[in-house]
Amino acid sequence: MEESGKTHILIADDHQMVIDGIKSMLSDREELIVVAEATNGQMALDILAADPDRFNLLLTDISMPLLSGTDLCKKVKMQFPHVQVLVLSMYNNVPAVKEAIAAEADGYILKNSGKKELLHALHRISNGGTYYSQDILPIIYGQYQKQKEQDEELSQLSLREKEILALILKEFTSEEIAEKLFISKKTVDNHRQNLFVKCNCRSTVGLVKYAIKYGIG
Amino acid sequence: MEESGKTHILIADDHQMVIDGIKSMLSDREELIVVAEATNGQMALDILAADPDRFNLLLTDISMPLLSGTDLCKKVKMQFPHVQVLVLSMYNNVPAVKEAIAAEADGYILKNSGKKELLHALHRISNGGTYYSQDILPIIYGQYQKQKEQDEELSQLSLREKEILALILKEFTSEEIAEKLFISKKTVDNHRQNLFVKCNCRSTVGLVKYAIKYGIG
DNA sequence: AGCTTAATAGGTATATATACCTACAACAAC
DNA sequence: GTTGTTGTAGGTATATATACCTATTAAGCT
Repeated sequence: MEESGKTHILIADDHQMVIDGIKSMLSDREELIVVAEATNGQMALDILAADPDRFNLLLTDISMPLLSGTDLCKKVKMQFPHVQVLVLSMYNNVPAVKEAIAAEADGYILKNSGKKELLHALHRISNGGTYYSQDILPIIYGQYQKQKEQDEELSQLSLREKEILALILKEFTSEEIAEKLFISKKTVDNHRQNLFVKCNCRSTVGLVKYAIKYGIG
Repeated sequence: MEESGKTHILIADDHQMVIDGIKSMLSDREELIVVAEATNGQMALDILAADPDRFNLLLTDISMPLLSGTDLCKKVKMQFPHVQVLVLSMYNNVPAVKEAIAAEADGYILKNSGKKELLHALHRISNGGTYYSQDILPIIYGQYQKQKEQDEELSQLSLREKEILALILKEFTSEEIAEKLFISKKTVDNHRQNLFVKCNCRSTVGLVKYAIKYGIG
């Protein structure tokens, strides 16, 4: 960054075509220089570690082999805080966006954004700002709700109930579960009964479906 | 196609960035002319239908709103057989590739291919050839095996057994299932017993997990 | 202090599932 | 024609789950 006006970029994306596409798009922008590229997160980190001062912006995909984009982002922000990070994601799901935010990314845009938005994001971020695609906001909300509903569904179960449900899923009988937990079989049966009500079903079959649907097992 | 040597391309991809990237990559190739672009399958079809002779090659993504790439390919091959189709996919799963082949696509490459492979594929296809990315072959095989194993797993069950398993999954008791199928409860119980052996489990819990795992339900 | 919930446990039934057993008719395969 | 599978059905037990009920203890909340 000897020259203040120029942004030196490292691109990380496991799709070579995306890398080539971005390079082509930036080829006519003198202030945006693609210095290096990597096809996985670990490679990007190695390139950065070798000479951190060569870069001041990391443009990274999320889903990459060896080291994900968010994990890469975390490491970069910890080890090389002078490097700004723009996450470029194919997916508009909540966990991804939340993780990116948690990883202190400076921006997040979707791959269905055009060249214009990419340039806009790059300029804003290289000037120390942030840029989060407007597209993801409603999507975040929608997905967030969905995830939240799942969590809420599970959170209505007590710890013990979840524990017992997990053991039911492993094909243990009430008696076996009782032995494992050092409690009475009657207690296990009572928990089963309560689970029926909470899971809105009438037999163990329903419990198993519930457990699988909401991610126990 | 008044000029024999030139390829007139229609790009269809719901990710504007991919479109822009491809256009940039092809911008220095005089023989490869991007005539139009579409961000969904229906739009691509409309553009083609408006003036089919403007194009001789369709470069399309698979997953697109309104009309998928494979469905688009089928329609194009039926209505405008002079248009060659190159499918450009983000995903390397079997169903996608199989569908593309069934849709008579002339080529299939992954987005993690580079500029070089894209140009190679475009040239081969525009000369009347085909191009299937080498990358997908082992992937197809691997996924195909997986799918095959699932099918084989399920095919060990007789029709009646699958039928009963499906009803068990709906939380019906043996008695209720017997009523529905106009058979004896004992018969249903016998089927259950046989299912335990075939599904390698010891209770209905195992049957439910098996059914969900192998796609009944 | 009073209220709620979770977790515990027991009683008493009934319902349902599971484990073996035999048996037979239809059908396909060798 | 014999063999094997599927689908059917019954007998006889036992094991397990399910449906109600009450009740105590500990913990947390207002």
